[in-house]
Amino acid sequence: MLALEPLIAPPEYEFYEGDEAEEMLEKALGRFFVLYALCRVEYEGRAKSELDWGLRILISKPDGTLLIHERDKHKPRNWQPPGCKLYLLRKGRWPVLMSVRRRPHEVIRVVLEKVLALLIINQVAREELALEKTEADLVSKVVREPSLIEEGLEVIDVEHPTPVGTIDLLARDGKGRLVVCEFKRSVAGLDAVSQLRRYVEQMAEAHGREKVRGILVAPAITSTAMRYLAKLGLEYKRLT
Amino acid sequence: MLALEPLIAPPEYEFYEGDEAEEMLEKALGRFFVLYALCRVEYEGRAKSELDWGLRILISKPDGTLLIHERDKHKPRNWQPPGCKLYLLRKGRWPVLMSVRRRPHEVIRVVLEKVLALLIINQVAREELALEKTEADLVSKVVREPSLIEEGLEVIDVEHPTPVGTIDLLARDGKGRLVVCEFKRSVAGLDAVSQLRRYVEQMAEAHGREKVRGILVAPAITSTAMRYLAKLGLEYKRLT
DNA sequence: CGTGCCAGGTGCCTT
DNA sequence: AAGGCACTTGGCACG
Repeated sequence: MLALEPLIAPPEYEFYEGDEAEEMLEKALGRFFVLYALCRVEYEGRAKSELDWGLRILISKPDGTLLIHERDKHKPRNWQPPGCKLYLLRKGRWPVLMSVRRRPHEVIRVVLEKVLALLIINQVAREELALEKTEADLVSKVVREPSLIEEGLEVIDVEHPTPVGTIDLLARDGKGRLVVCEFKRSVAGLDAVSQLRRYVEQMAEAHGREKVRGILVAPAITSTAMRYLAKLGLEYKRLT
Repeated sequence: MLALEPLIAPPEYEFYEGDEAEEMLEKALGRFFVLYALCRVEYEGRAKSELDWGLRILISKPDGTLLIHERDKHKPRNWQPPGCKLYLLRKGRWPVLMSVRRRPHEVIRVVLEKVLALLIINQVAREELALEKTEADLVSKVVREPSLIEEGLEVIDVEHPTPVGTIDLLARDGKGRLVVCEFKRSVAGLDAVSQLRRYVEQMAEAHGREKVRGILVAPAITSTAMRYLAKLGLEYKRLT
């Protein structure tokens, strides 16, 4: 058997099973590890699924995250979020990795027939990611330069709370009317219009509908959303 | 150097860089592989981010998926969806993995200083996942047994298209009124109420508001959503 | 391909 | 903990 750190992995015609596999996995528990194994997966919680025997990649992080990847796609076929607890147990001659989530109660069981590779990792980066081009970026751009929306606009508040949600940006126009702005960083759809409408009607209750305008600010808008927007007397302002 | 298949991985105090690393990676291109490396990551596309030098886990799938994981969390820190193309190039003495997406145009560059482990995988499962307990399950339950919502209810249509979206289930009640049902598999929030309202008002245009009811069907509802729902004259039916 | 919308969404932040 | 909401949301189905 090869050295345990940082890696345990036999060539492809070799594999570990039963006791030997369990012994390897014991050393991996609580660490960051990548496992390549022939396994069966059962998930039960908010939903429920079952994967038959197959070769899969399993990633376990010390924070409780568990990811089970198959051949295709971005999303893991099954997973468990951070905060879960990982246990190693036995079902007959097979080692079983069981990940448990408390609330909501969810369990994943990975029954391991053959372990083909186990990579135990000692150190992994953890970094703050400063993402650019977000919706918040778009809002602050307008806060600094309200005329991007329209001349004479004056910002009153951002992240303005109401009983039906939070208004991205609240302003007053040249004629003294309240202006509710909802921002989208990408194509705005029906949901965005509905959101804007909720806020506008909320503000209209105190100030009167004629004293409140609603503007959807986005780089683009779907045609159905545009139609719905117009029908509700709301406005669209293109901004990238 | 160890055998290339299915695994290339030095013990932790060993690593590969420059030409040697490039040579290894060349063999991995187009295959399913897991890479543990000291790297820098640049992403630019719909958004933009930059990760400084750090030890990370990188997964590349033959379908073009690229995942870059750090120590914590379920979601990859950076990624590229299926359909992207992966290239291996050189930047000074460093090998660079570049993943390119066409539409929208997005690029990830992974500059590799040290390769600590490379696991090349020959075969991975690909399975149809039949997920249970979905929203569709809830709808078909009601289709089979409409009295779960209310006695005397008659189903007219499911997935009923309108200009403002698709109604989950359309029915008629004992008094001949139209009933628009919007289903949620989990806690219903403000967005769900807005959705239901869109559909109800759409149907009301043809039949008159007094001839149309709207019912939000979900296992639970937030208090703010409940308040908003009541205000709009819509109904809530708890169903698990 | 655009558009709507569900998802075991996840993650972040505020009450 | 509950709730609102953005997200490089991803993924799918349908016009």
